[in-house]
Amino acid sequence: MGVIRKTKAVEVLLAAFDTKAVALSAKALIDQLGTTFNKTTIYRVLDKLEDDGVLHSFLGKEGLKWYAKCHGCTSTAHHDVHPHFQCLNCGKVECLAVSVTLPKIPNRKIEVSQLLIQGKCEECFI
Amino acid sequence: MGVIRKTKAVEVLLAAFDTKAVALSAKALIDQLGTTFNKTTIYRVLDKLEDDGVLHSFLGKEGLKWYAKCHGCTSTAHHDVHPHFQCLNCGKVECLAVSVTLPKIPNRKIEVSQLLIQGKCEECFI
DNA sequence: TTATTATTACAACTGAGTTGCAAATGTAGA
DNA sequence: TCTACATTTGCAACTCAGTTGTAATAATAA
Repeated sequence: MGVIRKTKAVEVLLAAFDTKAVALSAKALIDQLGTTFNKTTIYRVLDKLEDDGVLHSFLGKEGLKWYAKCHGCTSTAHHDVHPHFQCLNCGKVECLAVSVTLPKIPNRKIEVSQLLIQGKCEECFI
Repeated sequence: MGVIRKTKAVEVLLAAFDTKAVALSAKALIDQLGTTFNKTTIYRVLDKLEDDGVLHSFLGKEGLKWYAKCHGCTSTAHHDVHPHFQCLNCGKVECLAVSVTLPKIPNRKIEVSQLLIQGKCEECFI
């Protein structure tokens, strides 16, 4: 693991999440920054930022991996049932600041859960 | 599209879902039946069965595509908020016969939603 | 049985994500 | 500021689930 270093790649990637303020897919980041940084680097930095609890990840439609800034998650406890909304029209993904009540499931130990809601976002709704 | 034909592949695949009674990943089916049928065939039959509303699909962890028999879904209306449980220990996936109350989201049109719950299943819980 | 149409196998491909390794870079300590 | 060393990066080659084109084969209607 080791300490996280303030490199160009880390800086630029974190900035992307700040300015965009939404979730971003690894692929989108590579499309956008692939000429500046190698795609391997981008994957590895995202991985590390997730390990450190700075970002969290989830799978969007088509199995693409998405990342978003964590708000109130720590690297150890990351059990939040935190829904994501993906627009089927423009593809944008947002984190929803709502909590979800999970169904009761007997005899099973729930560790993580992912709720992905798909539909039309505010802009594409019109 | 056309009518669905009762071929060997369709027969065997449907039988797998009946006997196993759980969700199966495309990959698992190919591992298991790949010597009997070409993987392309398996993907295409699963696709068609989904189109016809016989199976429904969703993404498990690692982005693998899983299929399960539909109960009370039609090919047109497939809007069920139908949670899936995946065991992080043995990898098994089950459909949960529970309904989930979605959070209220203003100004957005919800079309589909997928809730994937991960943890330890009844057998691995012990 | 035949004509028609869907289905299958095969091989080659796609594309997101991974791996190994040598070169480059950041950081702590002198 | 300089040095030593561990971390990070780029590159190229790879993995692997899933897709595509096409010719051959099999299921159905007539």
